[in-house]
Amino acid sequence: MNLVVSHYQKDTDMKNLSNQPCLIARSLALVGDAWSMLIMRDAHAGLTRFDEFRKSLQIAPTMLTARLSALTEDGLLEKRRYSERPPRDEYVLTEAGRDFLPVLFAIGAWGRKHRGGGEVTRFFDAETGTEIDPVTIDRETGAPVGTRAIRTVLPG
Amino acid sequence: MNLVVSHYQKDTDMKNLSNQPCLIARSLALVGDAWSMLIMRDAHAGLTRFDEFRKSLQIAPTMLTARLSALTEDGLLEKRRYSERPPRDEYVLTEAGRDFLPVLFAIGAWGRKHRGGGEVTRFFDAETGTEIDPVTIDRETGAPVGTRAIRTVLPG
DNA sequence: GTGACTTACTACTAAATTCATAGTAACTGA
DNA sequence: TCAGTTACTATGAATTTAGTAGTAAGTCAC
Repeated sequence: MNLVVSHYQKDTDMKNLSNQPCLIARSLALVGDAWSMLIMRDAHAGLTRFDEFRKSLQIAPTMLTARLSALTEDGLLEKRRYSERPPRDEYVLTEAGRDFLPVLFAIGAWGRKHRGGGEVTRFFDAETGTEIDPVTIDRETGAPVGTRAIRTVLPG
Repeated sequence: MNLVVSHYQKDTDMKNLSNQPCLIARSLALVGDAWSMLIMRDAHAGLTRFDEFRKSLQIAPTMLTARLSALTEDGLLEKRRYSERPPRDEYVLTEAGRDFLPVLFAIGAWGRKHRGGGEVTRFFDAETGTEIDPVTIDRETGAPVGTRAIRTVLPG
């Protein structure tokens, strides 16, 4: 499908999702694979270094290099030098990367409902101590997505 | 990564995300690739038939067969016979599949903010006519995800 | 200052997946 | 009977992914 990996390839790929009118497709062009999503998850969990990601995900280093480069290129992560000698870089979330958290929580919420059970990682509000129960609503009406009829308008 | 495609493979894959404590990883085991997500998007848009998906996505039929089977196997779609002769099946969303809509909207919302511009498909509330602006909040506190500190609790 | 260790990779090959095209099965409708 | 429709399967090439090993540029312990 050629969604990720090489920037060069992406720019020249005719079938690229990045130019589609559907914003879901455009987004998936950047993060439409499990590794990228899991890297984003781990980045939100506070991991920043190559080896942290590699150990957490048990991902082949070639894959990790490719994904980190792509996510950096696409503006979800930023490569930052944290040591001049030896030269060492870390990958930190950009604003766009931080804004990705709701997606991860929406996915997690679906998983809790439909793939829950057994031992699961849970998230709590640090202030109130209550478990976080993510719902995606329409800011305007306040209605949870999926509870009301939607009209789709194509461009052009 | 062996996330999808063959059920057999998934069950025997040691590295399978399905058994992880992280619900995000578990979910991604089922829908952690762009094709699956786009099929879900199209299913929500009302597509049900093999050829509708194939034409909409320009996906190779082998891929489509594999993805539809996996999504059906995993309970997001249901295969339903709509004609006895000739034998014809269609794929309709299950409850789990319908519950996936918030994920798609969360992804779309991210895309609108960070990959918007140009001609984009838009969604409106059919009743109020206002454009849908999805926000993922914590049901308990009402706070948008990402605006408050979170405590992660690992199992065990 | 030598040897063990760390970190962030790259090289390389094998395995698996994906893509694209063509073809098939079971019909319908003219 | 013959083109057309729908839902696929077969096949082989191209691409991607995985896994292991190795490298570069240091630090630290003694």
